[in-house]
Amino acid sequence: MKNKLILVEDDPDLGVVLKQYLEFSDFEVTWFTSPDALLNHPINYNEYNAAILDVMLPGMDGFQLSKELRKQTAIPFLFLTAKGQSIDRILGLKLGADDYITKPCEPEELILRIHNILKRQVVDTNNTMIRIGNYLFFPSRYLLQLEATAFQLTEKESDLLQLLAARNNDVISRKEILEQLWGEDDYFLGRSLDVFMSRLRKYLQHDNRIKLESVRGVGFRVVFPE
Amino acid sequence: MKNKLILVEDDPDLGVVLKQYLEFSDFEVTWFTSPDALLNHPINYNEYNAAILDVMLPGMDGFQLSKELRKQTAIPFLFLTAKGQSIDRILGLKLGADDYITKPCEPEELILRIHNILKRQVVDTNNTMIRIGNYLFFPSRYLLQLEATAFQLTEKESDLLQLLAARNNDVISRKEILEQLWGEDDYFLGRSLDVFMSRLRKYLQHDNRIKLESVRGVGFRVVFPE
DNA sequence: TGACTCGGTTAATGATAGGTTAATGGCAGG
DNA sequence: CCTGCCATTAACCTATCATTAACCGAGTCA
Repeated sequence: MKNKLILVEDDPDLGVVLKQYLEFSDFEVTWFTSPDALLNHPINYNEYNAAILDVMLPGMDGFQLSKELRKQTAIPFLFLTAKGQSIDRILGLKLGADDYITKPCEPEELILRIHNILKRQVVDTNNTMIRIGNYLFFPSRYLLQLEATAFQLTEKESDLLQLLAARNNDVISRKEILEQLWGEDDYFLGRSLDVFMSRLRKYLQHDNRIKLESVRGVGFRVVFPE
Repeated sequence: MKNKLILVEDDPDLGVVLKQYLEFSDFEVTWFTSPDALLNHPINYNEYNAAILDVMLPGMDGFQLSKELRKQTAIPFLFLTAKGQSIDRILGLKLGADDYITKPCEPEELILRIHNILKRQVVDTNNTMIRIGNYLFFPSRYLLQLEATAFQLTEKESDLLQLLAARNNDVISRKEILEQLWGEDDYFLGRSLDVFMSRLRKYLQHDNRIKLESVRGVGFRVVFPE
């Protein structure tokens, strides 16, 4: 399947060239000419693999735009900066898999960078972000965020939540959870798991669409809204 | 004091010529004939002012080498490329003060370039000042200032503070800090990092908005006011 | 309805990651 | 061969976390 890219570039000439070149290199490109065009367009970001953002854009610069997008997706960004533009702000960004490139740039270089960040994304489980209702969950940081407030989870809490999130809309057995998080002893393990479920429920109580129901004798039913 | 340079060049003839010419031009030169020779040699990179790296080298090319070195030092690099070699990769590098030159090159040209990157570096570092609450921080001078009083930081203290400052309002993992400041060996490093965090907290205790909280099992949460 | 089991919750406990201070040892400069 | 500086280590202390204990309510079957 082709990799899909978002391109935000206001210069029509450069936009055309980039789009054509990227498509020639077997990417599927959706091109927006302004931040607003992108933000006002209903789009499922998670279909895309990366976004290329020009730093100089009308209305809102590429960094602000990236912050907006970060609220909705964990895809990596590649910034286009003019030569001589300060890269301080980029270096200061919380760059996960992100990168930047100065323009004018060699097309080969651009393609190389894109392949790099795509590759990193697959390998790097760090910096991934999971949406759980109104919450954002960063497993590698043990961080669960609800708008302005952040909950610092412990390691086990985080591991458990990650496991549950992967089994959304499904019933997961106690046995499976115990195997995944506590090793495969089928040895009975106190009330530990229940204590952790209790804590997760407490964290997640602010979005009532989220449910961690128990299924007697089996395990738990996980219901997270999309 | 003489400026000190690292030279990595595998061609013995060219190496001799460059070294002599640079020394004639009042630089102090340490010459290595391969990337491994440099990497295996215990060396304090920060004593040096710049490194000249041939792009074509045995084992590892100059770009890979520069990435390795970047983990340990902020000195600028000057790349030697043969005429016709692609310069795309250089232009895309995240290198602020860096430059490249094609060989065969005029010695004057080389000296000129080196003086240029040294000058740039001085200007850059002189101008860099980071506000951290009521403090002013001059990374290049290892100087942390609070109104009338000044703290002379050590190099490692300064590097750590700089790294933390770049990650304001974020959680940074122990692993990442260790990789950035101690090289990416995953070898276990006593309580060193904690000792440095402790010292930074002590320096910064006079502005209670500044927080360096630990996040158990992960690393630290950095909260500096704007 | 009563006895039993399963799961929820809170508080207590022991283990361990992290904080802090002082000691150590390497190294540069004299 | 000193001396001073600095990163690292040692040793001790504190705070946090996973686990356990204890108690409760709710479901199940006779």
